[in-house]
Amino acid sequence: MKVHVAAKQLGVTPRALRFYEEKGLLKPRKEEENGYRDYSEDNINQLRWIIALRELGLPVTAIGKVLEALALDVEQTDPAGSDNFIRQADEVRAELYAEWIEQGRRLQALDRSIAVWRSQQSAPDLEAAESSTLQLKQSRIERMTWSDRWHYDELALVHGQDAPLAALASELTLKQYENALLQIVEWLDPRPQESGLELGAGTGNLTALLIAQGAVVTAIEQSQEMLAVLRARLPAAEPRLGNLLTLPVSGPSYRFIASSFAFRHLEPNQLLLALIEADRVLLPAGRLAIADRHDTVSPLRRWLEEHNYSIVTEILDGGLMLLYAVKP
Amino acid sequence: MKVHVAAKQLGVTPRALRFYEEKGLLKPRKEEENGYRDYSEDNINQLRWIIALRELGLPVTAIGKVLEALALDVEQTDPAGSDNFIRQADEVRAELYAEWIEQGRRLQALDRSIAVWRSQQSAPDLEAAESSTLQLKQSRIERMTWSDRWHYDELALVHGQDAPLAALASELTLKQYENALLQIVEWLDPRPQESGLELGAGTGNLTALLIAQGAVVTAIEQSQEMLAVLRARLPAAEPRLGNLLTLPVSGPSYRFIASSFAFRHLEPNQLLLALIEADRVLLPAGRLAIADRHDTVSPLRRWLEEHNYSIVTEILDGGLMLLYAVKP
DNA sequence: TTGCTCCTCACGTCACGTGAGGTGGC
DNA sequence: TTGCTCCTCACGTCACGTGAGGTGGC
Repeated sequence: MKVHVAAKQLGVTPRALRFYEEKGLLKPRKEEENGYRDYSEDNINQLRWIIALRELGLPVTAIGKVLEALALDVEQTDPAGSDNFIRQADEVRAELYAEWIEQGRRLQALDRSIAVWRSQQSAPDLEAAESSTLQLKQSRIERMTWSDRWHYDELALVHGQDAPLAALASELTLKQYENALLQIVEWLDPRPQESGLELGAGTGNLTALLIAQGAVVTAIEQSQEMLAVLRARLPAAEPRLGNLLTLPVSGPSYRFIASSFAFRHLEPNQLLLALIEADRVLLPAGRLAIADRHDTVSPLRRWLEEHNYSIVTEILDGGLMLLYAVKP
Repeated sequence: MKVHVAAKQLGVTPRALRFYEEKGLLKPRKEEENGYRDYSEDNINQLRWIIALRELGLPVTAIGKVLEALALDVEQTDPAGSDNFIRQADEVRAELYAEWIEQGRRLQALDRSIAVWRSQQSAPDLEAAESSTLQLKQSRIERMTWSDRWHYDELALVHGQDAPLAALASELTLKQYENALLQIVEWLDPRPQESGLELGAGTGNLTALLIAQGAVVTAIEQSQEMLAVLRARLPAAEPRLGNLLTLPVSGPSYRFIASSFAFRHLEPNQLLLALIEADRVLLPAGRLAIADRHDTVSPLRRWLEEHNYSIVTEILDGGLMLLYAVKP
């Protein structure tokens, strides 16, 4: 198929097809005599993928990686079903969400500034803008310093499903760990079909308990390897790669949020940002339950109080605290 | 002040300062002998504005317009307070929100696709992506054809506060019009401090009634001139320029949504998109009240039923219908 | 020869980052 | 002469759109 015909059929311009080729996403045969491109059926299929993924917002380089992964999955025909494609897609999604959330924060800052300017009789105030951008800048810095400092990818590869426990072994007994998870579930008491979010789901130990109650759980986890374990173990969960400071989730959409032993990994400054992120995606009247070290959970109370959450805390065995809060 | 000193103080690079100059946003004095830039205090102030607005996400050309408007406002020292600056800012906000919402829709489509791919044992399905992008494309087209076909800007300039009524005069009596607004307020029964959104607020006739009940109302209106009337008349309202297919609002955040005589301006295809947009920003258990011609309101019922809204309709005088619905 | 399809440069977009190459004053 | 600050090009980024100028087959 010649380039104009192919382009028309695919709903794009010939230039776009040449561009994808230039970027190495496909290599159509060229006629020897005149150098005309001739697109095979495989080429067309590849192009359909490229164009669909572009419309979903993926950058071209990301599309390259995703489609390479797809080719790998197809080749291997691994009976267990290799998940290279899903992993790559998940990774891109996390990045796209991060940008989108950033832009959302900027827009909210703009809203605040405009509200101030409107309420002023005098000439619009420069400081209104500068003070809201200052917050933006501060929190952007905290977010950019996020990294897998805890080597959870390695842990997951070595310990599989028990990785979280392995990481906590020096501090907690199995009994203390399990008790904390059960307490969270008891407090949240999810109803069937209720939509919930888990932050730092790890290999899905808490996720499994929540799903057992009939909840529909989206599980956020920043380690690909941990998430792979969870994905294989709990097909009913919706796993998403992401970190606690930029949740790959749009708008308030969850009735409850659960988290166990994830917040401890955050630095003091990040702790509050993670809480604000959780608040962003929690519906009004939504429930929040966090179990972790006493000294990491405790500082969260103040912000929640200031934002009119109803709060209950419980001291658990092993220096742990359970924080349960309901959004107004 | 020399360029490096200025840049350091402002927290940007010298290149950025030269770039803003190249774009015509400021003209610092240059030393005759060597051409070195010398930034005055006014220049620095201008740059602070530019940089703050950039961090709020405005493109440089938009910043140019906004700051020109600001200069105009300051010069005139109009005792009534000229609102060129606010208008421009509002316009940019509407554009930025439109893009952000678009991107949000793309991300949701990506989420859906990934969910499908994950649930498939076989190789990921191309059609999953293509079907969700198709929806995206369809609705993008409808949204791009939005325009002020109804010349409301002119109407507002001529009729001021009574513009909506003037537009409806051939169809409705004053009594019928007022009755419809009162019915909306009665059904919604907003409580003090409750946050609500009005779609197509016009000059604020309904807005005023809602605010009188103590509600905190964000008023969306696509005509700058109508909005200017509303802004002057109801300082307690939060006016935002925007159209019904891309509401300049982030996430679900309103307890109720009201609209009177705005949906009639939409084409059949757009009607549903506007309803979906309203749904996007309405909180669970939120209330929706729409009064308009029977034949424009009636088709909305089906979608609301499908999405488990509880619905009440009432036939009003003058061929009008009031639709009242509560989100699950 | 004309009209059509294809080809390969190559510039423009957006907001700068990053050199390259050069100048004036200490 | 060296080191410092400033200057003006000019290329690269991202995903193409839009010509410009040229070629092969009917």
